[in-house]
Amino acid sequence: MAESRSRDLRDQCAEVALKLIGEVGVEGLSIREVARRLGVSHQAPYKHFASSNHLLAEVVRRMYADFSAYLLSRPKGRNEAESMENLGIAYFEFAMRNPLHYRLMFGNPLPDPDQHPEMMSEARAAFTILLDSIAAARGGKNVKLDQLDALFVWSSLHGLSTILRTNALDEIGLKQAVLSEALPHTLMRIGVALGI
Amino acid sequence: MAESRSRDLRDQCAEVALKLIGEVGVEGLSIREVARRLGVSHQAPYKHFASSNHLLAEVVRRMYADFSAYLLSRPKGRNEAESMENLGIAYFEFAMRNPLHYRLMFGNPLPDPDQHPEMMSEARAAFTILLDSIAAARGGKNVKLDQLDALFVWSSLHGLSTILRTNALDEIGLKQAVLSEALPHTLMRIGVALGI
DNA sequence: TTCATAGGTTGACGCCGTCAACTTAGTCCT
DNA sequence: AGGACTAAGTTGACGGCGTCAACCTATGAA
Repeated sequence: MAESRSRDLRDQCAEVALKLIGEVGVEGLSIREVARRLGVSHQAPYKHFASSNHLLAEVVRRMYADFSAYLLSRPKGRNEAESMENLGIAYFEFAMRNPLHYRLMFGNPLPDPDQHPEMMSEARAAFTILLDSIAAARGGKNVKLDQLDALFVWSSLHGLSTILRTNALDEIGLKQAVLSEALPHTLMRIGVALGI
Repeated sequence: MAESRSRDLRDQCAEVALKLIGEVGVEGLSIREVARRLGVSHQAPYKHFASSNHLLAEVVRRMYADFSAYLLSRPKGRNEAESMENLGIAYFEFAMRNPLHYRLMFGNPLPDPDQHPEMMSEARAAFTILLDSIAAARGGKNVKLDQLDALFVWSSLHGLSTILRTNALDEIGLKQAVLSEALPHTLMRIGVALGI
């Protein structure tokens, strides 16, 4: 009972923290406000998280887990090449549909990775999905080349997602038509580059 | 005299703020600490910056200006293709040599762009350098295609820089050899993709 | 000479994170 | 059954932060 109640509070903290971040941004996350919204004292969350950064790390860890799940749930495709393409689409979709989640994972001021190993192991799992898919598409004969290309693909997708998300490009003067074609164009270029 | 003294304080604030961010991270930036280090009262900076976010925006604006200057100062190359390659190298060099500057520009919790137009206009200038270079490399016949490819190139470079900078990859288990080859490999892939 | 104003000062307010000390309820030996 | 231990939650305090308000002072224009 105590076990379940406490687990409840831990979960609820992470949940409310995410909602709060959505409202006021990462820098507005306040452990006291989380406690307030849950109707508990300002110290209660400290029984479950050593510091406010640990709370943030837990939120981020969950985002990585969601991300991995989304990538894995993509349509399979009839062959490895199609599966790769679907992966690219899924990656981008996730970033566009869940900008907050994506920003939390790859936005910068993350809790120091060294101090939050559980967060990092979830991140590693996400990258592994991408790496495996590339290796599969090419028979996995040249591990190093696969890794380099996985990095290349990830870079391109990540960069595009980040850039489009910021709205910086509206300001820069690119037309909407350009922006909406950016993903298929990038996927096409990646295909050309990798000879798939 | 008053003019020059005040301009001094404004400049000094931005300078000290950058150094402070380097020490304690963006989230540790404190207007009071800046004032303390400059030996002025905690309110003095407010005569030059409306809020601490405005101070941050000024710091970021300067980073964009430095970035543009670095890109423009790259070796010219004997032809447009070489000039493009040098641009890619310069982009990446800047990101690796000045991780703090780079993180400030593209790390997430930036001051709201709408409220800091001077910051954004400096950012626009940096993207224009890249766009112009791509257009030049291809004679500028197809504007939309040039824009799409500029976006593709920028995405790839930006993504790679961001990913490598986080050290996430060490944790993920990639060998050092892979990481050191990542840039040339990515530039090569971009070349293949664009048929340059 | 007057006087508005830019730049700088002190003081106060209400947030925040976090340490410390206390309460309470449940668990586990004996 | 009873007592010790512990996990989970509470209240209270401290110092740091951003920022509003009020005050001071020199300078340059009228």
